[in-house]
Amino acid sequence: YCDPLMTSAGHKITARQRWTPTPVQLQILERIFDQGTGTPSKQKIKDITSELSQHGQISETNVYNWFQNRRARSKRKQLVASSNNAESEVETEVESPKEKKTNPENLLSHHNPAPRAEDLCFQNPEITSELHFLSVLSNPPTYHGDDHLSGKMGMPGNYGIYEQAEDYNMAG
Amino acid sequence: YCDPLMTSAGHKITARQRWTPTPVQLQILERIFDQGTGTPSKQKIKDITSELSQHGQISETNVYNWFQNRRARSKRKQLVASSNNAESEVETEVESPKEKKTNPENLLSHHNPAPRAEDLCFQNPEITSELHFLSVLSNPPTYHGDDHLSGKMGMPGNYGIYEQAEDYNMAG
DNA sequence: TATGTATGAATGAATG
DNA sequence: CATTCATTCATACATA
Repeated sequence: YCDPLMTSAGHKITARQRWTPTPVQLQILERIFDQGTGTPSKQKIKDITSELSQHGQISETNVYNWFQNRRARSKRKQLVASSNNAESEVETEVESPKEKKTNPENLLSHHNPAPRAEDLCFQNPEITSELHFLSVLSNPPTYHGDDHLSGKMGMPGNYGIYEQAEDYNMAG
Repeated sequence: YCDPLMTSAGHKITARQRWTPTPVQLQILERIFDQGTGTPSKQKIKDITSELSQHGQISETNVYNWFQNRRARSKRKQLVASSNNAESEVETEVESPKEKKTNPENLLSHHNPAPRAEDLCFQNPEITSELHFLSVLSNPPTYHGDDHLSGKMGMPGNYGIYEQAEDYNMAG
């Protein structure tokens, strides 16, 4: 593919058609998600969007969709290895989880693209500061439900390799 | 930086980066696909996975993804063909568009493929070198607080006014 | 080794 | 909220 930022030599580059969260935004979103508040209220969506806007283009819809998807896909632990290879040749060691986001600069804005995975592994000070505001957003809802769900992803940029696609649950 | 490969074990990185169906598995999958059963039910996925697991390593997720991709790409093929031809093109055999050019030598089941040096080198070094420039953090002055429900994000293409996921009005 | 292509996988958005 | 669609990214493999 071609680097979108690189082509911004002076003409309108073909911006991506869909929002792509920056690593920083992802950090914040994951943090909020991990707080178990489930789908944030509309007011929280606004707050989160406002905060995330400081790290790149984003809309409330993006935030809303993200939480919807995150929740739906966090149940990807239901089924995984129904069948195993008879040959134990391959080491069952954790698959080499290389940085999936090898192209963080694929942002559509001119703002700071993103810290590389290396930086994320060391908790950027910026990110740390962001975590403070999260506390404000995490007001205990009267209803807590069983949204639980802990972030399986852990550190961004360290997505498990063989992440299942969603759980593809179907009524059938 | 936290090298995933090293942290995993330091020497066991033989895991494949992605599933590659064996010719036998492909044959079965295509046969099922040709039956017209769009997205197989969850139970069907399990059944198929069970069957295919006899011909090599595979997971339900692999099967699910395969069908998703198969359908999506089959549809895309139709669109491309139609645009070049006439819109009256219904379909005839778009379900089996191409043939694999796999060598007969590879047709044999490779349940336990020997790890090659090339398999270990998946991270492109040039990408890493490109990441150095994004260390600079610049504050994004462009704030889009009003675009929330509009979800414009400055979309250039004819993506149209993609509507938000419902109104996401929640009793917050 | 470098490039092109096919395709598995990830995910934002849409639909029900 | 459950499921599917569409687009994109990354990689396996073929080719030069």
